[in-house]
This record gives sequence, C-alpha cells and structure tokens, in this order.
Amino acid sequence: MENRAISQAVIKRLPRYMRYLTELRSQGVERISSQELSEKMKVTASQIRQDLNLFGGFGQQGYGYNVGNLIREIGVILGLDQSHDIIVIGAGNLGRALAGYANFENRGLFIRALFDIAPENTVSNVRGLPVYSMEHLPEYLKNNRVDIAVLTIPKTAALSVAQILYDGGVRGFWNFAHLDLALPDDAYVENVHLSDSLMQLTYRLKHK
Amino acid sequence: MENRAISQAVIKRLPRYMRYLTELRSQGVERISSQELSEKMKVTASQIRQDLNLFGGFGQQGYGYNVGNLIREIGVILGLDQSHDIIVIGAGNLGRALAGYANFENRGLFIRALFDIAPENTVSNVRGLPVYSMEHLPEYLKNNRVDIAVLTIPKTAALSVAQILYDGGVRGFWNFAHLDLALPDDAYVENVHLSDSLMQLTYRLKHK
DNA sequence: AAAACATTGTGAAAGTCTTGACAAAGGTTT
DNA sequence: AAACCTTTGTCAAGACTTTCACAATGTTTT
Repeated sequence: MENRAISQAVIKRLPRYMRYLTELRSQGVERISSQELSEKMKVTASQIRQDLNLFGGFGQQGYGYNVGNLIREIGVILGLDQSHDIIVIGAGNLGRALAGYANFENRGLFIRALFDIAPENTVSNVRGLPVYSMEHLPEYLKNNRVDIAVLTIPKTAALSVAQILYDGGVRGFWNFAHLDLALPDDAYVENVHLSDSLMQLTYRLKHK
Repeated sequence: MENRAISQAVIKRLPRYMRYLTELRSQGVERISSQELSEKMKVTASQIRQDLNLFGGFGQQGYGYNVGNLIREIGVILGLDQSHDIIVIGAGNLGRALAGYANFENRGLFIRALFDIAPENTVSNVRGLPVYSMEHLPEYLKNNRVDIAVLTIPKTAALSVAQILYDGGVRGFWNFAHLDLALPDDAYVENVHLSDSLMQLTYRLKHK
C-alpha cells in the first residue's frame, strides 16, 4: 500500500513499461537507460525516471536500470507477485477469448472457470476449463475464492449478476458489458468499452 | 475537420457522452441539462459544457441540450455519419466476438468479412459473414474498399499483415495484437491492450 | 408582456501532469 | 587510484486540463 497518492496517469503507464521490459528481457537485454527506453516507447526519458522514482530508486547513476529487477519491481507494484483467482461470466466468443488468453498465468492470473446461462451450448471447452451453469454461481462462490470476475454478458444482466458476485465476496470486476458498472466503494471495477476505442479511431480518420 | 486542436482527453470522452445520451433517448428523455447529465456520468457540469462547446453551441440557455440533436452532433464529430467498411483479420474467438458485435451497423460501422490462415477451422460463421483465407487478402483489397482493419492475430504476424493492409490502402487499424503497431504517419492505429486494463485492476486491488 | 427562473457559454483561476535542467552518485577507462 | 563519463533522482518551470463563477440569454410562469 503506497502512502503517496499515485495518479491514474502513472498507473496506466505501468503495464506498458512491463510490456516493453518483458520484450527486452526476451531479447536478452539486461540493462537499459531511461534514454534508450524512452526512444523505444516514444515517451520522454524524464517521464520514465519520474514515474519509476515514485515507487523507489530502482536505477543506478551511471548505469541505468536492470531489466529483470525492474520487471520484478513493477510486478510487485501491480500486484502480480500475488496470485489472483478469476472466473469468467458469459462463455460467448469474448468470454472464451479472454479465458483462453495465454500469458495470464505467468503473471499469477488464474482463470478457474466459466459460467453461462446455457453451458451446454459452449462449443469447445477452453483449455479444459469447466463451464458451469449460472445457477451454480452462488454455490461456487461459497466454496471457492474468487478475486476477479470477468463480465462478458449483456448489459441487461450485468448489474444483477454483479450483485450476486459482490454478495459472494468478489471485489474485483473486469466489466465488458456496455454500461459503467456502479458497485459499493469496496468493489473495484475496471470498465472496458471496446466500441469507445473504435470511435476514437473513426474520429481520427475523419479529422486527419 | 476542426481547425482548433482538440485534446486527446476530450476525444476520449465523446464516445462516453454518446453512450449516456443514447441510453437517455431510449428512455424517452428529450432534453437534459449539463447539471443532470453530470450527475449521471459522475463528472462536472462544467466539463460537459466546456467539452461540447469546443465543437459549437449545441445547448440553449435556460433550456439545456436536446438529446436527439446532441447525439446527432456528436455522431458527426466522431465520423459516425459516414459509413465505414471494416474487415477482421484473425477469426479466433476475439475476432468473431468483435465481428458479431451488434449495434456497430447503427453507427455506420459495417463488418464485411473475416480473414484467417485456416478459414476452414472457423467453427461457426458469424452472422453469415464470409471467412476468407489470408492468401486472398491482397486481391480483396484491390476489389473492395476497406476503411478499418481489425487485427486479432498474434504479435509475430501483426506487422507483416499490417504492411499488406497498408499497401492495399487501408489507413485505419484497430489493433488487438500485443504490440504497439508502428505504421507510417498517414495510418491511424488504435492499439487496444486488454491485459493492461486487467493490471490496473490488480493494482487497485492491491493498494485499496 | 413583464418578472422570475434556469442554464448555457466563457474567461480566468486553480489544479495536475509533463518536461527541462542539473547536481549528485556511481561506473568505466587509463 | 585518478580523471572522465554516464545516467539517475529531483526540483522547478512550463504546459495542459479541470473547475469555478458569473454575465448573457433564452424559457417559463403569472
């Protein structure tokens, strides 16, 4: 838990640093300066140093940053050092796509099950994951720890299902339903609006 | 084409206004004040007025904003008054999810086809859309207008496929591959990194 | 048709975020 | 082991964004 307030803007950039650093590590790069990294990421070196320094002095003057160490440190900041148990609500194409996402497990993100109103229609089981009926959700929540629920269901169903999840103790919500999910303050909701980003693209195509 | 520079922050908010206004219209609401809308959207009334005023005086003193009119105006700003022809590259779960997305067509966004390296494996055709082999992509681009390509392919394939698309005249890219796609300046790329948003959630769960 | 009311549009203030600049600190070379 | 080089950490300036506050203007009521 940080005591200084970290701005949303910084938090948004951390996963991006993670991506570039992981890529560098896979290329065998062991050290990098803020200058070099800034060129690859198309941001200023100053911003990188400022951002990283909010969480501690991970670099070394005259040397730069150790890639492996930095990945580990940012991982801790993002909570990826702890394991997270995740269920996916809605086993349609999007739910299956997210459940089948490789690399989550490297980061301690474990998809445990999918739920659907019509589980028997689910064409192919994703990576051998069980697909349960929605009716079994409350019981599942009694017997299993769930840190994050992924919602890929119609917006008409989203609020009532979220309530069941919240009552069952779930506090993390990755919401793909087309509404801004409003839950009590101790629940953390990340709303993803894919079509919003497509409209930013149409805006730019029009105003180029 | 706007002459004043509109900030990225404003452009990001426009689709959100669109969502709330469309919802209001479907509830039969015909007029709304910035104050009322700000309460629903949890932003300040001042921000709404400031944002909308960048594009023109859509409101009326003492009355507020006409919902239908505002939807139409924001639609024009976002380019949703023009039709866009879209193809999806990669007919996996994610590609099929996006291709099957309802409501795109209401906004002039027409998915015309999917492409995949193994089209015969595509379990179910989405909404009767054709699934072509990747080999046919250059020929397709010769014969069909494509405004936007949606990339739901592995990052190893993304750049070479993007190059084929760019050479074929495509300038809009909605990229879900796990890299920041870099293309010439006259191409417009919207990179979507789903796992970044999940990591923002794990951050908040850890630092609550 | 006048008075009272509501609400926008907008300039300026306050707040936040990003960038620039450089002293301090450690690395590297000779 | 001294001199030189590199690069961070950090403070302050600059840029950008949000919020405040209110005159202007149109709406509604009486």
